[in-house]
Amino acid sequence: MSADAHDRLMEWVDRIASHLTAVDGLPPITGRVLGWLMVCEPVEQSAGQIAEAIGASRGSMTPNLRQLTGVGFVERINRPGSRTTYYRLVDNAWQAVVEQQVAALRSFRAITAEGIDLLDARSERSRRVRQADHVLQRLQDVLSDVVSTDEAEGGAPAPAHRSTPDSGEQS
Amino acid sequence: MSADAHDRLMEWVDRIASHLTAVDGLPPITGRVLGWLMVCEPVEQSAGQIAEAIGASRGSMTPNLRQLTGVGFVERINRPGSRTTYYRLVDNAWQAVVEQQVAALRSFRAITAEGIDLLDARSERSRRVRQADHVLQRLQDVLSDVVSTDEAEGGAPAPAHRSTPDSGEQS
DNA sequence: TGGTCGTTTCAGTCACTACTGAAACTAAAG
DNA sequence: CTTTAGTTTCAGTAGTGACTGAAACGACCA
Repeated sequence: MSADAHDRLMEWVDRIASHLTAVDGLPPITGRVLGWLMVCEPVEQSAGQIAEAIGASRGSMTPNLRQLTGVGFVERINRPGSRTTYYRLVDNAWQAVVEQQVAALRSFRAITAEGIDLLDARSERSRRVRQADHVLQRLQDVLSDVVSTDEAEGGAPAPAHRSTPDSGEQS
Repeated sequence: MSADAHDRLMEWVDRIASHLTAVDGLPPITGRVLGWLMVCEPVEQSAGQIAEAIGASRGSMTPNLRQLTGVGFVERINRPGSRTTYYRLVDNAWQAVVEQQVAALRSFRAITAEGIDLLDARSERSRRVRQADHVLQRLQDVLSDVVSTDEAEGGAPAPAHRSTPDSGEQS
């Protein structure tokens, strides 16, 4: 790979990390690890390799990789006869995120349900809570649906499918 | 209202705030303001009233209410002939959140699209990025759908609907 | 059983963000 | 024009969380 291509790739990793930091409140390094694991070669990488690739200390790998494996984004691979443990993106990584969203929605709705029970059903403030609960329920339903249909189709998009997001495509 | 009922309500507000803090990374007071505006009586509340209700300083109301109005969750009401400005939950508050999610998804997909262009289409790492893009696209689609169908039906749920989430679960 | 490679733990540092409380500001009312 | 109710600004503070670097640990190899 040319040095130029490598630079562009690392720039991309940084862009993904920035997005995750801004939108999901992920720590910077966690985002970089994630971005790197999406495009690294080979797929399996040791903690040391990752640290060097993204320019972070080795010590910071432990908590970050722990969190990423904790949420089901990354998996550990321990080859017998080797002392290094490798990490790789799990096959349907992003689906795991959706599953977590569904779980969060469920626990949220548990709270709204309590609120509805707490208030007089024909009061106006009950309506406010019900309106929230309604949207949350819709979200829970459609996200559950995304998870199940996605794992039904194996999660793999068409092999040679050209990228065509509905919004304009760029350089 | 009995003091007991009031206590239960404030406890509920705190529970909602805790959830939003834990899951969405919202600051504690922002969550409490939000929870309070969901169940307060009357709907319109001045900054001072809110501060007193949730036990926060008046100074902290400004940044919090500014952010909540910024994301379309809360609206200001300025009655002429009165120096107090009132705040209230907008009518389809939670829908605005979904719209923001859709926007975030769109910008995320812009990045994954760049990544796909950056990599050899038949490489394995390209597949990883495409897999991510695929899930993000699904999410974007279904969430857009939630927004449009919800505003089509006016956003108001059935008036006397009993709360029964599919499973009771909490943190 | 040492030797070495790799990861983990841990204490310290740094930056950042949220919140408070007082003072400044604005606008209605007398 | 002064008074007064209310909000906003601002500086200061406390608390939190992330990252680093060094030391401890554990496991494979000779």
